[in-house]
Amino acid sequence: MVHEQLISAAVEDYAKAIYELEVRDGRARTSALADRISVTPASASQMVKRLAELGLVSYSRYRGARLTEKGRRLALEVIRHHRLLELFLVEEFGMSWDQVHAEAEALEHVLSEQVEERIAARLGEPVVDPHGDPIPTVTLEIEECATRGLESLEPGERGVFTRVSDSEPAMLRFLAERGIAPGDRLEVVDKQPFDGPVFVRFSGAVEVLGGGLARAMRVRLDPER
Amino acid sequence: MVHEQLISAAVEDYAKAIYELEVRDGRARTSALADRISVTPASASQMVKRLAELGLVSYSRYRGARLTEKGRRLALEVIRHHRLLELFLVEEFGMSWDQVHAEAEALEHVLSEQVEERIAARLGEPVVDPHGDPIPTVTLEIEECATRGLESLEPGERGVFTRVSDSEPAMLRFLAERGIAPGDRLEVVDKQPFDGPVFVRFSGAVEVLGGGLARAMRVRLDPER
DNA sequence: TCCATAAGTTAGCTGAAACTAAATAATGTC
DNA sequence: GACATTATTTAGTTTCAGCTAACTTATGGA
Ligand SMILES: [Mn+2]
Ligand SMILES: [Mn+2]
Ligand SMILES: [Mn+2]
Ligand SMILES: [Mn+2]
Repeated sequence: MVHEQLISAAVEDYAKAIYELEVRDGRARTSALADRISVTPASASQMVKRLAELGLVSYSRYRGARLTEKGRRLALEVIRHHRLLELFLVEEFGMSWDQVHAEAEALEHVLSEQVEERIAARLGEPVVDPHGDPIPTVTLEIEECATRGLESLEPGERGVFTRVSDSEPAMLRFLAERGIAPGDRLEVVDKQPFDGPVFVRFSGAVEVLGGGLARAMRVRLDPER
Repeated sequence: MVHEQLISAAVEDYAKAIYELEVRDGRARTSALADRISVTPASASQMVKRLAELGLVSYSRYRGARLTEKGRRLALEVIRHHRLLELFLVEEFGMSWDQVHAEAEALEHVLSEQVEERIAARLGEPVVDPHGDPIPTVTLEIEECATRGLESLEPGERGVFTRVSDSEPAMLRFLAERGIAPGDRLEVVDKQPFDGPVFVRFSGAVEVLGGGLARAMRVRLDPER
């Protein structure tokens, strides 16, 4: 009857998802969470209660959850694992950036601190993953720099394509085929209404990007002059 | 209602353990299995029944289990993962041979065929792991060559130290400290009764090895002349 | 052959984490 | 401010994989 206090893979995935929703929306609401984890809202609701019992989140019924400091540390630990693994698979094994997310999703829960350390050392303590997402440091510092969804830019606005959702292989393949990658400078030249395509210039060539794709791409705007 | 036929990590561990017991004893009896997996005999008994439902073992009550062809393939798949991972961690990350078993025990269930392939390629399709255990090929061939426990050799017998149980870090550290490794030639020079120590010559030096250690070490005997 | 002991099985229970269906709270519109 | 709609929670089940306690079978001496 040892009340094992084991943190399961499921709990880790919830912590990670809550972290990401909190960055985006300031809190994690039940259905957004359910959506992200691919589970019914009922299940997510139950699990949030469990995370609260474990001291990982605070929440009040009907108004979403927020990570505690302990929960935040857990989330960042898992995110560090995930992003290091993605980068490792790309750099060392030459896997493509649309495959590595799924691999990392499973390996992240099973990576020891020992092996994490070796991977980080081998990669030279990297700070961003293949999708442009920042990798938390060993001490779990992270800077989430402010970005805007590409779909929200107006014609004339410029910036750097910084990161892209790692969970849609098809989108990633589409971008790779056109040679578009995080770090690229861009300028929006035109945009059609009703979630229509965006016309974007990347070092010369203008690309037409559909609404869904544009929403998955984050841009760091050039500072106003 | 797709009858998902998901093979869990627990089921994989049972298949692997049954395989190893079958090699040693010809079949896997409930308590040996329970012992190896560190569960109660009641639990092992239940799980053997489940494996049977999954078509992985055949068994008759009270007389142990044997893998079906399907079960054997599953076991060898997991063993391939395990041993490739151990070797990878030793070769690429410089981890010591007493640490890698625990790491591999968890990673083995989560390694995709893709990544398995890359690891095997990187290591040059290796055939033995750091403990001298054979690695099944991609097509799951394995040759389990006949060995004897070092404790069973009589003074005067010679052979090659071939493999050692990977699950006892302390023993592995002990051997490493003395520079004893799989592949070493040896000759038993003396042996004390009652599970007592064995005196073994390795390239010059004679080592005194306790009964427990000797039992964990497997030797391929020189052919009789 | 009988029986004590060891080995194995069954029954019943637990906790995780999912589900469906039903109930309840929050919200936005008129 | 009432109420329809949407979001969230609760209640009740399910499956997996473990446990203990009680029971059953196998086995090896005497
Ligand atoms: Mn995951
Ligand atoms: Mn990523
Ligand atoms: Mn395992
Ligand atoms: Mn091994």
